[in-house]
Amino acid sequence: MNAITIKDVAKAAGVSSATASRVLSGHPATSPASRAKVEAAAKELGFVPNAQARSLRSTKTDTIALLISDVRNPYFSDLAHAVEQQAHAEGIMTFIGNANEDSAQQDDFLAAMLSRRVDGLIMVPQGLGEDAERPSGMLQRLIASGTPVVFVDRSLAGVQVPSITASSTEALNEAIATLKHLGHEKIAFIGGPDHASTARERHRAFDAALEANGLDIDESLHFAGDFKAGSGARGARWLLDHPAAPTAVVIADAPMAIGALTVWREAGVAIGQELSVITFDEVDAMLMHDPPISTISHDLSGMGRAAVAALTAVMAGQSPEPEEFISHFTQRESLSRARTGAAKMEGTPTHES
Amino acid sequence: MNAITIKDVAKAAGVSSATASRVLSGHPATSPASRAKVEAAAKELGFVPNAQARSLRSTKTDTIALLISDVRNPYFSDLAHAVEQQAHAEGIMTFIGNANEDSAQQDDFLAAMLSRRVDGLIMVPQGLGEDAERPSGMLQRLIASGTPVVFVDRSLAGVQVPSITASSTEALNEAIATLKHLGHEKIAFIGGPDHASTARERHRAFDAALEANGLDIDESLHFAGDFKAGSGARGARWLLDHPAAPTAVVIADAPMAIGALTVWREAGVAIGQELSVITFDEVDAMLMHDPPISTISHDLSGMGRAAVAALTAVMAGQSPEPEEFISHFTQRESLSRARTGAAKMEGTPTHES
DNA sequence: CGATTCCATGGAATCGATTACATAGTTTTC
DNA sequence: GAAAACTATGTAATCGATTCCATGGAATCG
Repeated sequence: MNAITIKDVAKAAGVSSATASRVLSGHPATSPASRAKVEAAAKELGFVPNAQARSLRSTKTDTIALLISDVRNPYFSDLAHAVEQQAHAEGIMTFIGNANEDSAQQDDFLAAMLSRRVDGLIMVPQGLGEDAERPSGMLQRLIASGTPVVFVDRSLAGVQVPSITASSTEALNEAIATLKHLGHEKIAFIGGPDHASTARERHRAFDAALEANGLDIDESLHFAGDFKAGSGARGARWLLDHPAAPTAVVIADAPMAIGALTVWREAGVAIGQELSVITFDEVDAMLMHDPPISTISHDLSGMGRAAVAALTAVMAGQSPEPEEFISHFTQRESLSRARTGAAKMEGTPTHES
Repeated sequence: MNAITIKDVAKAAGVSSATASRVLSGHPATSPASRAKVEAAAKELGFVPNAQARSLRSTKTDTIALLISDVRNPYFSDLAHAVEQQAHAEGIMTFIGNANEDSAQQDDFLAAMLSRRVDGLIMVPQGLGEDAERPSGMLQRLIASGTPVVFVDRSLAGVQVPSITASSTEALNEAIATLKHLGHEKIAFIGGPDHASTARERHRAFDAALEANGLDIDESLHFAGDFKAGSGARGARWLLDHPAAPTAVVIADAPMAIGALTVWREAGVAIGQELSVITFDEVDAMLMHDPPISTISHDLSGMGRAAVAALTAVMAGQSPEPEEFISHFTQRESLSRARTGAAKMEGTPTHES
């Protein structure tokens, strides 16, 4: 058992525990002589301060929590990595928690963090089931407790918390313009769950982009997934059976895209020829795919760093402005000219033009 | 500020803080009457116990740490997910740390955990650079401090710590037998970094499988990667330029496979025809690939659960046996009969046969 | 029925650090 | 050269829970 306390160090160095503490925590009022003695003794004994005792008294834990909605989604693990690296560089530990897209688990984690008195929290907020914009009770208590909080990726309209989000409006406009230019008019959308603000934002931006490009908004071309692979697969089947036979599709995240592309491969759909595909999230697998998939990508490292910066600002008593990152569209060979007439076009007249 | 302490609760309930503490931590010696009063008061005031103070006195944190070597590798994020779920089910919080395949970062994390007095640690151990089997100083201190430790996925030969590992011997035997049966004789191996015991185990098992199937072991067909996508891409180019023109390849993890397959797609290599591919780690992207890739998969959920079980056993003072999971080979269309002679065979005489 | 055991409870010590306050010694200032 | 201002240090209080110990009252026992 490592029972070495600061008193042991103080005794070994021949000073009081107060002096030892001052030396070890870098307090200026220490003489070079005692500094040397204490440091030598601490090293000699292999002293490791007890973080509990330290933060009980000082009310600082040098720890922040990061709550994401799915560790296994590469989007979030990239984000987690960026946040963790940046926090690490500032000497802050990161507690990573996983809500599993489930608000009960989110609350468990928040309760644990509140109890551990973390210095701050970065989270991808999850609305409550029916009422997507209402924060959970635990989140309200956490905010009420004065714990600095920053939202990243998603936001909750009713909650006054700085947020770092991504805007896909511009990228989707470009994407839809490109598709239109290639002759696509019936563009399907495989979206995410309504409780995620990201999903709503992408859906909204998709509709806006159609409109901006003079295309009809047709809700029957929208499939509601849940950001996980299984729903992408279901969306892929739904699209194959769709009476309107869309010629292009935009998918709202990478796991769903992987699920969908798997189904289309099995069904023998020629991606890029029969069906043009664009997906959110530029993960490596999209570049591995033959043909490579066009993507709308986010600057996740940037967002992670910005979140940490915003959080440290809040911790310092400031109120940072919300920050919005602009997503980026990259065209790849998964897009091609829409099949004109012929083939799959049965009984669906082109809408006046 | 949430300044509600147990004293406030005690006062509101009209009892002493000792009684309040007993009620709230489920101590048996409490009367129904005071139990009711304290619980009502705690709820009323929204009391959240201070975990620091609690564990300072009780020397329990109900927290374990999980140290993995790369959060962004789906293999490890799956493992993390399994560990976290299992621990959560047992009322234990999990601190997830990321060593980034870097032993300095590993030590930082271990120091932080030692200071926070976590109840236990599950880790994917990282040898020191040159001396792959020697534990870092921090790890030695952590073990010396009496903190229960369990290794998962990898192990360190010199360290007496229960470990949960995966054996790929059987799966590789089956894989190589399958390849041989299809006429492949020159099988390349894109392996991992030597400091990872998993990488060494897979390499060893690969050689053993060649031998068991009567094939020559040719170290010139072994490429040393680092488990990340970039090295897979380099391995892919190395293979294309290889004078022996291997007809099949086994890749030691999924990120390298994705990197490699991307290069081969760009180079127009027909996977499954010109080149048969088997990879470790059954991630979704491998099933999305056309043709789907044959994999050697691990029961990550099982390993995660076993790791938590082993750790709780150690925490309870027992010494659980090391456990080895058997990996599983799944053949898919990425394998086909080796091209006999012809095509790419320029000036590379078949090695005596 | 007196003695013993059991229970619920409160007072106070405790965990291991930090830090307010007091003090003695040293340096600066007018 | 005396007052003022630092400086380095030690003593003791403190953070918020848990837990040891003592106590008074109720239940059990012989």
